[in-house]
Amino acid sequence: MVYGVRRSWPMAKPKIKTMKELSETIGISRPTLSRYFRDPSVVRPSTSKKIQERLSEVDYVYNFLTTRQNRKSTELIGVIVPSYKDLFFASLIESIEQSAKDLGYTIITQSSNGDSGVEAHAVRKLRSMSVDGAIVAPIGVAADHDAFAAASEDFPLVFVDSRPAKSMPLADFVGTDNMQSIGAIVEYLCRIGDPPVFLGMPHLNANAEEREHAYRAKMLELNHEAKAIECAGAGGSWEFEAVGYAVMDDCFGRGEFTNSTILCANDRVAIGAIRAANKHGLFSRGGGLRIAGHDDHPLSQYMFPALTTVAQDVEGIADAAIQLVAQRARGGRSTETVEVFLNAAMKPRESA
Amino acid sequence: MVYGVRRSWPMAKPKIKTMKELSETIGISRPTLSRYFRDPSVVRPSTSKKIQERLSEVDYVYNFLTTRQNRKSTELIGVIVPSYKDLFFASLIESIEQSAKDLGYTIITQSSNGDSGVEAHAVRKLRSMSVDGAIVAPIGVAADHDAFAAASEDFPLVFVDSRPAKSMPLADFVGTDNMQSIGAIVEYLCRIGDPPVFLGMPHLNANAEEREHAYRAKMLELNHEAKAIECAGAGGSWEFEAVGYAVMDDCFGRGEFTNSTILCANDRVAIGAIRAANKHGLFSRGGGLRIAGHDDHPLSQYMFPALTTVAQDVEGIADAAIQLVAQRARGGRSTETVEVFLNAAMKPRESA
DNA sequence: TCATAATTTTGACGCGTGTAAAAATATGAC
DNA sequence: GTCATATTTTTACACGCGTCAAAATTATGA
Repeated sequence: MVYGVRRSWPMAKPKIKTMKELSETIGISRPTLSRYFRDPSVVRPSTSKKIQERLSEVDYVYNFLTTRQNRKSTELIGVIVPSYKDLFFASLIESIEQSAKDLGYTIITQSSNGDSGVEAHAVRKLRSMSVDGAIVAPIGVAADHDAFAAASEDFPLVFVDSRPAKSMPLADFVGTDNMQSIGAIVEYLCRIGDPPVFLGMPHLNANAEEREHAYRAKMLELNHEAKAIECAGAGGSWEFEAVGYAVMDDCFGRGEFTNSTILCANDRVAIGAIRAANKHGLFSRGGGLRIAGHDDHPLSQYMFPALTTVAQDVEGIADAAIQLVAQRARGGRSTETVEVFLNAAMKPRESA
Repeated sequence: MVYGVRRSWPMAKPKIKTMKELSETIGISRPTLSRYFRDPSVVRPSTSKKIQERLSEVDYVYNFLTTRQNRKSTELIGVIVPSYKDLFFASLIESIEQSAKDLGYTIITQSSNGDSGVEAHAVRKLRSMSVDGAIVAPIGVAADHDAFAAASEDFPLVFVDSRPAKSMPLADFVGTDNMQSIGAIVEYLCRIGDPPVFLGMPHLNANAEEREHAYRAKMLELNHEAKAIECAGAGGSWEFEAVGYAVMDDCFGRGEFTNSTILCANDRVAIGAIRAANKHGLFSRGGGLRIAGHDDHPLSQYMFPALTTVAQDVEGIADAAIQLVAQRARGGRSTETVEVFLNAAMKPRESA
């Protein structure tokens, strides 16, 4: 430890703690000030100008907690993802935050850490914060239904990325159309080379099953035999790279699939698979091995070989989700739910 | 879009909105209930038991906003990072959230998006939320000093990862000892092979300069000539992989450094550099090229070759930072600042 | 059984802001 | 200069919970 001396920083502007105090130093009434903050256009231009001028001369920050307590709407939107340490979710959060800011919402993010107990706790916290709505990338299996059911009574719930379990309260959904995205890459792979085998992801959410199903459907359509690599042994880990690596290292070690085309359920699994392939020298040997992924993970283009994948429309998902919660939060709850499916775009690169 | 019918989910437990209502259905007074929530041990065991029982039969969530407004301490800690889409920061946030939860704090995360204006806005929002303290991974250059100065009057500020600009209000700091971490890897590299040249990161925060300085110091100590690869042309981008790739693709294209040992200022730059090397076939050719990084980025072990690096003690940093803010928030402000430096651990892998 | 300590209840006020209704004032057209 | 209208001020109450003092109740132990 190193010690230093704390310099005292003289405030340039006088600090004002409450709105009442501000209204006094500014020379207008507090309610007028309150109205100004909610919407500057509802006060007389001369008053607005006067407020702005004085405001720039002092250091006043509104009390977030109190304002939200009294408004009918808190303009708070909760976001729950299974993990921050997954660049897909990180990208999603960043896009959501951006879209939300444009609409004047503040985002409260929570990680469920891949655990249904933590997820339920996060949902509960959002309830306690009286959020106007929540966007949830669900764990999928073994979710705490009661927690979500209770929450859905309080505010609109929009699920993203993967669809909630059937037993969950029916809510809106925004995500990629797995049939389209997987269909596109299967078609691409078949067109360029051998039909692919499928390397799934741990069955932690609906995407695991949906993508495998989409793969099988497309293969059937193209008159090819579907084949999935067993990865059940990997259990329920969210460490997708490790799963992909372990499963394929095993296969390659036995000489299996070394010349195959492997379509992975997502890029993180593919990254692990590529690593395994490189360990076994399968790409440098010039064999027929091809590996493809799904999502367009930010680092997929830096893999070697650069990962061929399909890009989810992250911004589109984020934007649609925010629009949907905002609309639900404002315009009363409709009786029917909406499911928005966005298309993904092929990103042909080197790996397949 | 697909439409469905929203099922109504009957609540299993009756919903109770306010503490007053709860106290009535439970049969005790509201102040007692309030005391119970603050600390269950201050009420009589029989009362505590009674409350717990009834509580489990109803659906009551405390009002977060209101409780925080009235407590002297909000038990809220703000966290600001330059980006969510950087797994180092993502790991940091996850660790901070964990450590904070253990101490009963709620985390409010904000991304500054590598922009000083957004950063200042985030700081301001934390002020409006009356957080007990904030942990900030600063942008570094061009920060809004006034925003931080004002904030540091309101609550303790702890900087992490990289030290704030000299002109910033002096606050506590927790981070890796760059002299130690860079020293360790330089020594390792020299011991195993050629002395390294240094590939810096864009000069966006103090680490850029500090790590280069640490490199030069260690090289001097070991009697080797220091040499840094120019990467100024890359400008101020936070897309470190892209920077590393662009700079090294350029070099390798000119035949420079193709057999060198390259120490990168961080793993993300190294990932870009490795990609460039692979593009030019430098690793498969069996030459002397070695690349090393800094941070132990979660994906560094999946690179090909697996990236040799030094692991920052992310959990240690997170924990120390939380401890520090919590301590400052509780025990009044001391006049001296503290700087905590943690050691990093060598992660020798394949790339060097 | 009683004195004493511990706990709970009652009643009240405070936090900083939203918001509504009525009264007062300013604005702008004539 | 006058009047209709738009805006602001005043006054008041509300939000849900923290907190305090005094009174009432209950538990504890000799």
